[in-house]
Amino acid sequence: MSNTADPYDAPSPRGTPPNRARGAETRDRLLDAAEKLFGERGFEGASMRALTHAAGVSVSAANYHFGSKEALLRATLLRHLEPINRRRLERLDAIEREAAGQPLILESILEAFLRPVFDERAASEDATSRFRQVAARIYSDPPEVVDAMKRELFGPIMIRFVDALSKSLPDKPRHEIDLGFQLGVGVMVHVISGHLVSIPSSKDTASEGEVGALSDESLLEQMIAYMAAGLRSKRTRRGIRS
Amino acid sequence: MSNTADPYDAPSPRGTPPNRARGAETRDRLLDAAEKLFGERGFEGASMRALTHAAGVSVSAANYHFGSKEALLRATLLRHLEPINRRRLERLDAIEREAAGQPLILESILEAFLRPVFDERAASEDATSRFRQVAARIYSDPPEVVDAMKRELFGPIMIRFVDALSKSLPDKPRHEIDLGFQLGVGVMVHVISGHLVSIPSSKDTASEGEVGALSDESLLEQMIAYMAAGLRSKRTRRGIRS
DNA sequence: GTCTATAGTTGGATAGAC
DNA sequence: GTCTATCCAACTATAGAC
Repeated sequence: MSNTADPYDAPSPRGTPPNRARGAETRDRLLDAAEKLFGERGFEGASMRALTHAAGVSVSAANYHFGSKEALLRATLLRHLEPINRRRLERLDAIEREAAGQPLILESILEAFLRPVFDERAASEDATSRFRQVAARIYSDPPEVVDAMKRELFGPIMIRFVDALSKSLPDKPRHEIDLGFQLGVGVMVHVISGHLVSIPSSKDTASEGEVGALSDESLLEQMIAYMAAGLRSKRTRRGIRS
Repeated sequence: MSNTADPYDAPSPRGTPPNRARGAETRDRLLDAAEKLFGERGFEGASMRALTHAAGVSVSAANYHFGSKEALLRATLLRHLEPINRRRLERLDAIEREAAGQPLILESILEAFLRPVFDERAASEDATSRFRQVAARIYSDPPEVVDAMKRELFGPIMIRFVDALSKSLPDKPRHEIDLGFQLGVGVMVHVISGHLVSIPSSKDTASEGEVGALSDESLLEQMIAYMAAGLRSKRTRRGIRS
């Protein structure tokens, strides 16, 4: 009796009366909520109850539309990753066409890889980087759930981009390009996961130009420069040994 | 009735009879199991039941020794991160002492930051990189659990290393060093999380020198070269705009 | 297509015997 | 200090009324 009031933890974002989901809008409301909560707390951390409560939808409705929690995550990830990857390939195709046989500039390949991630905007919400966080979850959510997707979505992309990088840096052995590309993926994942923080200086406390307050465009520029330099680097081979 | 036999999913690693934990060894057995399972499946993904079953210990014993699941994760992370960070600072102190006022070589600062992570070996187990994975979990497990630790453990380290990098690259504005350092952390996290894969080539299928089969030492060398080049890079400021 | 109600597990944590 | 037994809240998923 007196069944629990449900405070879960995602307070329904707008003053949603208990029932509201209308028609096929339910799917989108659920995907929006899933994007937010999966992004913030991961697959296991976000319960169907919290998800559906945040969307103002019943658990059963969710299972009707998606079939399972796993399928919901999959749909959430695909909604963003699929168009991002499509645009990555479009961009790469375009610059290869423009180059007309000339070797590509490293930076423009990297931009083709990165910019679509930063251009992608959530369809509905204002919060800036929800979709980036959930996209990054493919690197921290349970392998059983995301591994197949990772191969399916990133396999072709990786081969395509590593091939392009390889042409751009013909002197570098393939396996070093492989590694360099993947270290760049690490850079990207870290950024879109929201792990950038401001580091206080030990001497001077006027922390102007903080990392936190960095425009997307400026961040993108610096990531590209960083990754390009990393890819071009030759290992020093000495002076490293401790 | 006929209560379920318990197949959880972490089959007890050795032929452990139901009860075996003796004395204070229990703590270590638990920490070893937690290291493995938290590393593989994250905080929410690894249940106390699976954890304790893998350790051949009762759930109550675990709660007696650690008090809660959260405290167990904390202890697991601290066991590795604390000595790693200690050795990072020792190394940095040492090279600063040797340099005696001379500007430090960028690569040696980065090595001081990275090498302790790769040197750290699990106390008991043979599997190579268990402890690295669990250490990386501080970047994917729930913020409520790990955020305080992150600040406590990495705050001082970051300040110390960014200061050193800043001295090594006196022309670079502080906030670019901040960012460059953190992009390097992203590289490191990605590597120790075990996300490196081999990328098949589109043309030539003889995938020799694969990324997967890379010695720690060679990987470390290439990471240092990559991060150093990234830190030294200047943003190109043009030719980037699409 | 959406709801209420509930089935059927599994979760973390504890009480109390030994 | 470690066990058995158990509590109860939370979970995913489904059945069946509307």
